[in-house]
Amino acid sequence: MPLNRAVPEPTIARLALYLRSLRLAQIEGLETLSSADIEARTGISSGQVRKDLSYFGEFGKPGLGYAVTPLVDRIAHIMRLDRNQPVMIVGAGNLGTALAGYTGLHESGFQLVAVYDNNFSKIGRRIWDLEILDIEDMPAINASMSVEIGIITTPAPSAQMVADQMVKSGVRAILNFAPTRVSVPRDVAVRNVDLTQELQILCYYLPPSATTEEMEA
Amino acid sequence: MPLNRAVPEPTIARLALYLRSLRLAQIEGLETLSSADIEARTGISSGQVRKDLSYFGEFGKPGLGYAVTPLVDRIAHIMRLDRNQPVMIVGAGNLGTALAGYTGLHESGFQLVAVYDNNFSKIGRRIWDLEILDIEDMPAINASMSVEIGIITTPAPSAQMVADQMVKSGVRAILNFAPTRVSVPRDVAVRNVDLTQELQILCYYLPPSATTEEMEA
DNA sequence: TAGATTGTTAATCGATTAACAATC
DNA sequence: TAGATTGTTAATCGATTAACAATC
Repeated sequence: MPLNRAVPEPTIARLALYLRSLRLAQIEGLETLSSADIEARTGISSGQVRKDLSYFGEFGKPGLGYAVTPLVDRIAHIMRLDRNQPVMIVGAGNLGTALAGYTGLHESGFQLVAVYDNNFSKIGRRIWDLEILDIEDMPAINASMSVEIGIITTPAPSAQMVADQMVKSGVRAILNFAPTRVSVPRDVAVRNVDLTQELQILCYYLPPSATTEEMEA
Repeated sequence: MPLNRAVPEPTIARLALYLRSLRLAQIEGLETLSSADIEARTGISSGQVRKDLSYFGEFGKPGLGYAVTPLVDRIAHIMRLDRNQPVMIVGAGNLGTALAGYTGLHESGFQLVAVYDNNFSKIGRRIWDLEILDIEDMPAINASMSVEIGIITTPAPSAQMVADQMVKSGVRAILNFAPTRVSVPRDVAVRNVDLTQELQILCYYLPPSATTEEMEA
């Protein structure tokens, strides 16, 4: 009877890492892995591994470790990755088109089933094998498609409008690539991926150059 | 004499957010903003704003708030965003090509100056206005270019090799889009952006569907 | 059984929040 | 001056790490 309440978010992020790593181990034919083995493969400490897994039950055997295949299945089930998840992309620009063609999506259990845009010169054209749909039609189309995961790849000024349209259409989880925060109801999950923010953070950690030293002096 | 030691990483990430938000305020013609105003614009609490800024000095005036333009300049300087930062992309596939065409890069103070690949059918071709270079030539080419920031947009199996080549060529900060961790010397900064991990995390937070309830029962 | 490794508790660490004296 | 808001200290919160009894 696992008490799912209050699982730390970093634990969920690491669960995804364990899953990827364990699937590689599965391919290598390994049947059992100790938390120390998982540490060696992921860089996450064995104690952390055990703590993370313990939020969801007792999956290991003292003295032996974890049976790989059952553990993969358990994590996949916990994360709802044991079924094919349909996904929509809104914004058929460079990034949206690139993501639509990304094979990793399918390999990770996601299936892109719709691409939307608001630009009439794009609507009706095809991206890979999908027709670009009119964002205005999303509520009607999604009534039958029931896609719950949406990816925003529009410019920042459109992002809020797109998020609103998604929520209206039944989307419950949003991955936002637009460099702006979007407001959604509390029961809709949002994660932001902000490329320029990441680059800016990296800049800060760049070692001081000779030029910089000069400037500070 | 700011004690830069031990500035929390989340503070640096928020600094980038403040910067973006303050620049918008600048465009709106606002001259002064209190930490409460910044909270209203970013969603980050006023106390957190003041604490974050206090790591780097005293920029505000009690009773008044912060003068926008000087604050923008200070944050930009702290984050080394007061100069144009050259960037390289390695991996001229869908994602690399999309990023190369992303106008936000330039708008945020970055300039893409080189694109590398290891595929002979791509090397020599052009992406936007840049010729795709042979990854083998990176150390020689970068000796004169001195690019310190690299973006990896290759498939996972190539990522480590690319990171090694980058380090060898003088890159000091890496943004890794490949779904795998890369090992680099301690003095090289790495940030990972993992699209499928983000989607998987979102899956976990999806509200339980009728179907799921059934399955659990 | 003896050795290995789990699951969990308690200690530590670090970041966020609350609160307020200093001060513009 | 009175009102507003800073910079900072102390309290709180939450996550990670260390350690070990339970157990395969």
